Amino acid sequence: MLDLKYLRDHLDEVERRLQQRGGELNLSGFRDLDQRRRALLQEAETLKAERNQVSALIGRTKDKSQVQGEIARMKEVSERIKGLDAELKSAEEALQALLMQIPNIPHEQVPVGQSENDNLEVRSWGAPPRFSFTPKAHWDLGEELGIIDFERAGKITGARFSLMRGAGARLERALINLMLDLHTQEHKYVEVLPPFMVNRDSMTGTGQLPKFESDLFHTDDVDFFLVPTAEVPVTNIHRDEILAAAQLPISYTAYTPCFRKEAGSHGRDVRGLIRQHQFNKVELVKFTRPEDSDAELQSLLGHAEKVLQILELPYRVVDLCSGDLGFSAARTFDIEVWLPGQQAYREISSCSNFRDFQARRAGIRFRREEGAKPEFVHTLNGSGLAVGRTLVAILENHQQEDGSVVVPGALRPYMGGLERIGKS
RNA sequence: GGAGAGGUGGCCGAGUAGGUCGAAGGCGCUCGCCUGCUAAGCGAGUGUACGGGGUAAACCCGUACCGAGGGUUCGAAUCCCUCCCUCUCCGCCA
Repeated sequence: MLDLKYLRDHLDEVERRLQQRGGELNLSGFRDLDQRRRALLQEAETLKAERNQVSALIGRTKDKSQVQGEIARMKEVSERIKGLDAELKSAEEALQALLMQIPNIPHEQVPVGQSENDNLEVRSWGAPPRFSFTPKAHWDLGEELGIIDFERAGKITGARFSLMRGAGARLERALINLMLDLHTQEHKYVEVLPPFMVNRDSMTGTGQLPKFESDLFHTDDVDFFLVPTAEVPVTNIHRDEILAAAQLPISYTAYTPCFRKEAGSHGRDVRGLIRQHQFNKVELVKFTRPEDSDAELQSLLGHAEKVLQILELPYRVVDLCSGDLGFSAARTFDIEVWLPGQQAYREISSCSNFRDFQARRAGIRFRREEGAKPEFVHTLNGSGLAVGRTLVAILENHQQEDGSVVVPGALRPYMGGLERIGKS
């Protein structure tokens, strides 16, 4: 959510910068709505001030017969207040609804562009492996090795689910542990294990609601949502809190499964583990002072990259252009891992600085010092990493001609010393 | 799922025959004083949001907030309704 006062004073500038995102943008109603709200508010508050004064007078008067006229008059005033409050409420709701639909303003350094084709490659690491044979896609490798079973997952649940078995299941678990250990031990994040279902306020706080409800799984009998990313429960840890400056930056890492409807992606990535309704992810979340968030985004990005380096997986880092930015993000770097089966780089992590956009929605503030006015923190997060896609990358990049897969050295301690996954 | 108790300011905790309560008192914290040091003591201060004014920083005025949302009333932390959460006991269960 944008700052109401900032929007009021810089409407043209905001409009211009939001247009860089592309898509439809309609701020035309803002000016009127805002003025209407303030006019109603002033009128109602003036009447309330009067009512408070007169009511106090009535309270002090022993003989109520002396103030019958005042009581009658206040009865009318109260009626008018009631009407004004109702109008005010609807104006505020309309204004709020409008504000909630406005995406974040892109960071000054974001490259201007229309689509993912305009994203900027920042750097790459490692070289795509050269095979003396035709590399297989992970769905073939996985099924031949007996470690991924899509067919039975379809029977148990449906499309876009998977069943991991044996070394596959172990590999998934090993990756989660390796990532959590790295981030907690080397990068000093605090591990948290949050609820996998959240309420409406939490979803609104991080920006999934109200605009993107159709992407979320929702429970029937109670108003809960399955988390689409750990970003939601973890960022909401400090919702409606005022933190002390000395606490910042706060760095959390969390493993959660993620649940997404993937509505509108029919026909894309229909095979394999790339796009599932349920997948595992280790997330990195930071709360920082405003002036530190740019640097913290770089360090967070580095922490996510480190996982791929340890696993010997080639990747590149991409600076998302204005047109490809997510709703809440001011700036995003994607990490794309090389997938030999697709002969393409595919997103495996998305690291974003939300600045105060989520903090304002979620009421996450801090005080620079005792007695200072509360300010909004900046929030950041990134995948460190998407576990399923990491598993895909390992299978495809480390596959051998005989169909086996070499386990990267760093992962072997987590695999009970297993060096190679072969047919069992 | 059944029965009961309760949700007040950073914390503890008063406050129900509705009125002068943003809310006693204590703790904590900040500033000042005092005392070789420390502790104790003394004095003052100590919420947030929105709106208006302003040398737009300070500050001043107003409104709202005593779990959330409605209602009754000239007036509600106090009365009524709905919901949420916490605790205790029973049941059930990993």
